[in-house]
Parts: sequence; structure tokens; C-alpha cells
Amino acid sequence: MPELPEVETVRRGLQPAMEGARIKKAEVRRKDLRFPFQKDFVARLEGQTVTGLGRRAKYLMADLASGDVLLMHLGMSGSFRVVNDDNGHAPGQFHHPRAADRAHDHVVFYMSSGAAIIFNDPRRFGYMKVIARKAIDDEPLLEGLGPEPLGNEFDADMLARACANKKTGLKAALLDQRVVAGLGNIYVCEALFRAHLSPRRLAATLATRKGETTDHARRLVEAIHAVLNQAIKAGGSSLRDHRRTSGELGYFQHSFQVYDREGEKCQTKGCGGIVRRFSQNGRSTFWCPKCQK
DNA sequence: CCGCGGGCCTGAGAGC
DNA sequence: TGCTCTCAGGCCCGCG
Repeated sequence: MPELPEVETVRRGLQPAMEGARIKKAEVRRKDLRFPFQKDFVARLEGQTVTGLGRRAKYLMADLASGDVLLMHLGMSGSFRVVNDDNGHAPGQFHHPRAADRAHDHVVFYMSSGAAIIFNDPRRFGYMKVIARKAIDDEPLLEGLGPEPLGNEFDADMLARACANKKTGLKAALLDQRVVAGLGNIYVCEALFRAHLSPRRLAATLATRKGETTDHARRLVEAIHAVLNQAIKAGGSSLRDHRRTSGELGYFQHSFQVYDREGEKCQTKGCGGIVRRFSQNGRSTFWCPKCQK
């Protein structure tokens, strides 16, 4: 489900419920998600005050007073919801509309504030892990992640350099979290469209043979910034699973220009092309063959 | 080292 | 209806 804008939306929703509050009780309702929970997972959380909630790429990171960090990844279908005592639901008794959905409430954090934070993940591609903050640089899950696309490090020169030696297509390069960390299938399709660049183009064409940054790279970085910022403002994209922690939907899906719009007219002024879809590295690519070159 | 395809899971929707 | 098939926002792993 979630790419950077969805994870950032979730972070902003969880922040008021988590920051400064203590985890009174952590409830783990099955032995694994994508991989087994650590044996000391619950013990390292219970009694800890959350001092901050950050994000790196598609990971949420809760800093604990103990010096540990709780890493959380939403996989494809993970979501969090915050339930407060005073909204009529007892903690942990908040209900999805259907019991079948409630069966996927796998983890619950009961906070000292009275809020219950429920992690739901039908497909269980998500995962959580507690690590020591001082060992964060050795954490295999985070090792090798590229720059944040909305951070200062990420610019056209950097992107062109990172792509210069790649043998893949441009789309695959942008999906590679080592090149830039946080994009996924939707926002890569949308950014390439906005930059008028073909997903079939070779990644290496963002630089000249002499290694100079091209205008293509500059356009692309601009497009990535724009689409991510707009999507965050819209609370992310809700196609199937993504919800805000309040249960509300994001609404950026209404602003998609190519993703999930196969057969529709291209929205580029004067283009007149038709949005097409094809499969690249096993994933759907949506694009306009007429104006993306 | 790199790039690719398979696999991990469940559920929704299409087509018969 | 109900069955079967395909597809889905991610990422790790093993292979060549």
C-alpha cells in the first residue's frame, strides 16, 4: 500500500497519540508478521515513553526513552488506527466495519494517554523490529537506503550520478530504494508523466556521456518533489488499504494523471494521447506514449 | 557486485 | 451464485 506520502500521513496521525506518551502495554496477537517478532519485542516496549516519531523512507521510527528505536513498516496492506477512550470505544474494542477485517488487527499499543494504537495488516507484508539507536547504522533493514527524496541531499546532480552506471530502465532505477528511498509504483509513474519522461528510457540517460546532469534529471527531480508534496497534502492515496489513523481516506488518488487510468485521455494540454499500461519488472507501468519521451 | 524473477499473503474484482 | 484467475501501493532472496 504505502509509499512515502502514505507513510508520512500515518506518521503525522500517530504523532500526537505517541509522542510523550508511555506504552503501558504492547499486545502482539500472532507470532509473526512478515517475519517472527523478536523474543524480547514486548519487553523492550512496555513501560517505555515514546520521545519522538520519525520516518526514514517507508519506515516509521519511534524513539524510546530506553535508547531503543521501534521500526515499523506497513508492507503492502498495513494501516494504523488510533482509538481514544473518550470516543465511545473501549481500547482495543474499536471495530472495523466487518469482523473479518478485525481479524487482521495484529498489534495493539495501549498508551498512557488512554489511546490505543492498532496495527492492522491483512497481507502481513509489514513488520516491526526494535533496535538500539546507537546500532542504527548497522541495521540491515536500513542499510543502503538512498537519500530522502524531499531532503537536501536529493537533487538533479545526485540523481544523475546515482543513475549514471545503471543498466536498468529509468522506472526500475526510481523504484530502487538505494537510488532514492521512498518512491513506489504510483509516484514513480506519476513523476515520470509530469516530467514527460518515458518509463522505457534508460536510467543512465539522466547524465551525458561526460557525466553532466541533463535537463531531464532536473525536470524529474522537480516532478518528484511536486507529486510527493501534493500527495502528502492530500493525506496520501487511498486505493484499497490506505487510511489515515483516524480512519479517513486520503484523496490524492483523484489527482492521478496516469496511474490506474489506462485508456483515458492524456491530461497534458494539447497532447491528445491515450494512457497505456504495460508490465515492467513484473509491475504495471502507466504512461502516455505520446508525450513521455 | 548487479539485475531479474519468484515468493511471501489476503482480498477484490472480472469473467465464465 | 460460485468458481477460478489475475492483480494489488513492498521488499527479501537466490540465481545467473
